[in-house]
Amino acid sequence: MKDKLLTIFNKMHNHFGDLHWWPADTPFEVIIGAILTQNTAWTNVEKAIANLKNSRLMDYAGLKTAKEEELSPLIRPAGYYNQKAKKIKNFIRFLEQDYTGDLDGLKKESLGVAREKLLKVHGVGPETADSILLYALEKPIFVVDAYTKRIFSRHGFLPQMADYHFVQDFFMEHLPQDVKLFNEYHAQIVYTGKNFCRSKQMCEGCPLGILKGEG
DNA sequence: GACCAGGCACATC
DNA sequence: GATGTGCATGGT
Repeated sequence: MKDKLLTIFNKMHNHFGDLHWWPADTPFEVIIGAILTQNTAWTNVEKAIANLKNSRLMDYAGLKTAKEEELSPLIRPAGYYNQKAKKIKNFIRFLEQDYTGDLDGLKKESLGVAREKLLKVHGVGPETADSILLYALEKPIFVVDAYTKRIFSRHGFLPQMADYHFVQDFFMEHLPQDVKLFNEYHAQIVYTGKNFCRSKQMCEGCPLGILKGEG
């Protein structure tokens, strides 16, 4: 299975090349982006991020000072803006209380401790936590998203209804625990998903081959 | 004008 | 423990 998963990775990688994820200037921006992209198209998130940057709020000090009501209109393009403004402030408060606002403090924790703490933040679930762990804190954990489940269940590697933890274990049991590999693997999955898996008609040209029948 | 997007929390059974 | 629902914008 390890060889199969690496073969699939190589097919995607040969098609898209290195993707240099996560698209952000700083680890802090990765975290804000991870919250903003919850169930939302990245093109909309980009607008929200640009607004935050233009208002000079894309850092700990800025977001600590900003009020929720100030944040909401700025992140409006990313949808769920009231919820996400709360979530961002929740994360900032957590960082303040547990690490005096220093992201390096969180980064120094073990993978297990950091993950537990992130999951306790209201508004941070498994995917957001793991995205932060992998892309902002450089911890070796495999990020599962809707594309991961869709692609690998359609190709027969996973049951269609597999839950988050099951899918994550599947990849982590069969792949070397390597930050760079996990980083690039998830990025390749998202690109493949975006470009070839939005509908069944889009399979044409997919590096993983064309699927027939229901998916 | 539906339908969907790089989820999550909460209510209800 | 499983299933349903609210949150909301912008692109296809």
